[in-house]
Amino acid sequence: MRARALGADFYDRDTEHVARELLGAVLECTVDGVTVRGRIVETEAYVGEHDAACHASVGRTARTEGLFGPPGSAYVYLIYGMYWCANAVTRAEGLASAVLLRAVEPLHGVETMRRRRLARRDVDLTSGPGRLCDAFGITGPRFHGRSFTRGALRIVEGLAVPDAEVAVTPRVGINAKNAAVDWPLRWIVRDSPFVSARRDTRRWLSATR
DNA sequence: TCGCCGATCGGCT
DNA sequence: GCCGATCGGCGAA
Repeated sequence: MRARALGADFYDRDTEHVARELLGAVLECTVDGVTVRGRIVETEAYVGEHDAACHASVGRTARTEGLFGPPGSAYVYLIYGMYWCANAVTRAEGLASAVLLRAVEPLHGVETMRRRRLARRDVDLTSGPGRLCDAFGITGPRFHGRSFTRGALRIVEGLAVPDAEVAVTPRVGINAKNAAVDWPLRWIVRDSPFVSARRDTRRWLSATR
């Protein structure tokens, strides 16, 4: 039987809470009749137009329109001309905020992920926003603007991750001159080998112990 | 294991 | 024109 997807009310809350509670939930994507699943182990919050790292900080444009959409919808964009990144839109329609899905632990369909990715090691299949979209078959044309609450791209309930296993860090890839560079808006399952940017993460965690 | 660099393109100035 | 919520390959250590 099909597991229950998180509903729109789950996403219609503060973005930080959604990002924290998405850890442990299960991302599920079906393309051409093939379903892959993974446990979410890393997320980042992009908290609105006042957040200089959030695309919506430039205002409401054709590109950022999706960020203003209903809670639970998918904001999928192309980065560096070649990688897709998938976000779950949070808060009420009209408020531009979202959670970037940065890494998952593969649970089902690993063979499919290997075929799509051509990665040497399994830890490189889904440890990064571009990698997980590649492994899951998530692209803008397929999924941008659709909903994570139903259909071929869903996030379903999983086992909650206790606070002791969670760490919070600044977001990855934010330029040093960005005012929001140090905001602690990245949530990770501390000991998961599938978290991205492992080197920088280890450095940051040991420096703040 | 670390650090550097090029790929590639749409959105915005 | 410029640059990015990235990634993989390369050479050096």
